[in-house]
Amino acid sequence: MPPSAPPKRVRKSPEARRAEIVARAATIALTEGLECITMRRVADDLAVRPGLISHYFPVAEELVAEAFGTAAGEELEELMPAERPAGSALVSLAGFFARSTGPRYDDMSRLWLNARHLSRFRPVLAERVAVQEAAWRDRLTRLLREGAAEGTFHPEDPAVAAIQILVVLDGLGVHANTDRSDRPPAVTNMAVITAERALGLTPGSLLDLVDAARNAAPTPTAATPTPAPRTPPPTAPTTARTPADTAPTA
Amino acid sequence: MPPSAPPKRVRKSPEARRAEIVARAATIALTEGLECITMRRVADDLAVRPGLISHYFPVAEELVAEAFGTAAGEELEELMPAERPAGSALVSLAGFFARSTGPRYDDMSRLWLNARHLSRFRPVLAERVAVQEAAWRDRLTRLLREGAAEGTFHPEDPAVAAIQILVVLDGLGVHANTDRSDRPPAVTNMAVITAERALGLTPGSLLDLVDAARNAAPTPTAATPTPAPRTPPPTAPTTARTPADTAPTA
DNA sequence: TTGCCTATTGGTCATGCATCCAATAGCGTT
DNA sequence: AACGCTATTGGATGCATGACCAATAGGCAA
Repeated sequence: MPPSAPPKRVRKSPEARRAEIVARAATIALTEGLECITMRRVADDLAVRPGLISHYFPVAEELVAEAFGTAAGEELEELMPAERPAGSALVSLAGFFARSTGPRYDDMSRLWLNARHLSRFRPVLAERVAVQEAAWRDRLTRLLREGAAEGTFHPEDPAVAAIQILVVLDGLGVHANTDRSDRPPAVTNMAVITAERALGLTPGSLLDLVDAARNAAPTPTAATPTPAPRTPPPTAPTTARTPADTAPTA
Repeated sequence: MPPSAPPKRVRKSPEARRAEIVARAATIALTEGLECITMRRVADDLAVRPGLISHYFPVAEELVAEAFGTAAGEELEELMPAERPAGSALVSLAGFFARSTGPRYDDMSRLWLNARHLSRFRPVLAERVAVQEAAWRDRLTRLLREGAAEGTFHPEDPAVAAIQILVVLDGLGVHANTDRSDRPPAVTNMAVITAERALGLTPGSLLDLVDAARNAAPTPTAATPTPAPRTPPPTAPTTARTPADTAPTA
């Protein structure tokens, strides 16, 4: 009997394999951070050799950007579905705020924080971040605009209102890695209150709906049972190496 | 003549050297990012051997935390001086907002973004971030409280108002690494407007003062002439190694 | 069934980093 | 002026990462 079982290789279609890789990377991004997306790490998770990953993503940064885009995109879909019942603007918005709370959303906050910082060093990621930012902004803007058409919202400018709401959400989200237990309600509910003001809703009306939605659905996808801590990484800089400066090779 | 000049060593007092190291690290943190604070990098900048740095900071993470604390502390002092003329609450607040804009403040936003993200992996840094966060919050709270005593501000709760203002500033700050050129005034001035609301000021009054302050002092410490780009670092994770697991050595 | 295309493997290489350590040389003290 | 303390040097180690490549084997097509 051979020392170690002769590793039998599974051969998948490029599309399937690529999708598998991106999906795995997206999960890592969401639960452990973009810095943890490494050729070796993804390969290990998929029980595959590192070389395979770099075969699909010759440049690591590309995979990171792809992972972020996928994760952020899927989260957007879950938080603010593109498809929604007609005349449901108010309820949809309340649902969005309800879902934008709790540990479930913390992962998302952490991811955005992560991506926005890393964008400083990774152009490709920065581009993806810009795209997702626009996507979130546009979808919220659309919701507000449709709500205005329905007669429930009365924003001066839907686009501006959307940005204001997102800015507040971002401001609250930056503390995802910090203690927020002693936050007063006037702070916790800032996003909702901002929305009420920007949309000309009677104070407290939206907040009531949000609270109701929160109690109705304790947590959509079940509370994250502690993602997968694994030993975290400090993150050491690596001057963006181009494939060339690793030695031209003979 | 010897190949390379026999490096003459300068011997400084531990306090002086340590201060020198921290100062340098703080500058790097502010201009290039916390990930760029590396034993080698700091040593190079100070024309000293890496070993010296690790002599003063056996664990790298400690230096990073120290650098952040110093940088953030000094910035706070510049943006919201502890000492200020009596009865100047309104003007002081306006000055704070005026200084909290433009490229000068972008470095600070980037640093906070950086620190908050890195806190996810570095406990020591996280602790420092919490301390600085409290410092900023407390100083702003004090300013608001004193302004209330002076009769110029009318906050329901100074502490809450302070947090709300900071949350908005944070929300605006997360885009420090992104394009913000197409931001409407209603967004750019969100922090000021939030302050006016939270402090019961007549709409636009504070904003006028801020604009005046902006024009008066184009930029405190002169516009940063493009920090020191140096080749940026992607940032590769390193499972936090304890000094022990590097091999006990015989 | 045979054969070819290519997905996948199994390493190699160079680089960057933190940590550790023995030897050296400033500089204040005696 | 000689001494001793310790700040500083000069390497050595070990680890992790991304990039690169020739050889192998999986499975669809002929």
